[in-house]
Amino acid sequence: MSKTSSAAQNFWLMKSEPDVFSLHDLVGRPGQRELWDGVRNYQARNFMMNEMKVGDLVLFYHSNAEPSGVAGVAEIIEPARPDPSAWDKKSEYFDPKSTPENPRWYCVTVGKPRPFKSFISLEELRQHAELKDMLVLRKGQRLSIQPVTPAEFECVVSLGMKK
DNA sequence: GCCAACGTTGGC
DNA sequence: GCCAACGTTGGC
Repeated sequence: MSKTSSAAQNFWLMKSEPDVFSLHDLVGRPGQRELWDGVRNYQARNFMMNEMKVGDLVLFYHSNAEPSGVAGVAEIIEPARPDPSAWDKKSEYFDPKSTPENPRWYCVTVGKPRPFKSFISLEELRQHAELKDMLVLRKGQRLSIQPVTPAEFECVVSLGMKK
């Protein structure tokens, strides 16, 4: 398959608690890559399974943080595969309803971390009219993987690349 | 630590 | 298939 046959690139926002796994942690991982395991929400899983493609770009969002906000960009470097943590009894993500024969949960691999020059806090995101429809700014929006429009993505990246 | 908003579970 | 109870998320 040639690359040009694939559908257009998509843009995403993925949440992580920096106390658990930060963008800086991704920078420090061997190969600067990590399996995005532990997602236990069907909507987020479906985005990974059905819509994420290798080469899609991600706003790496720090949630439950001081402050919360976008730390930088990363990239989907491997497509979704069954989440092995679901059948690991020692994992906090263990789910007895998921088995290797019949996996319930999937995870992509994220890599190529590119931290912003300046961290873009939630408060700053709210100050830009072009970003007012971003799901992450919506009250009660808890989805850990969210689609982002190309315009929103570009806007946040240009903010982050400024000093 | 509080708590509003949301997703999931399970009894019926 | 409804919906109350429960657990979780995540900003504050």
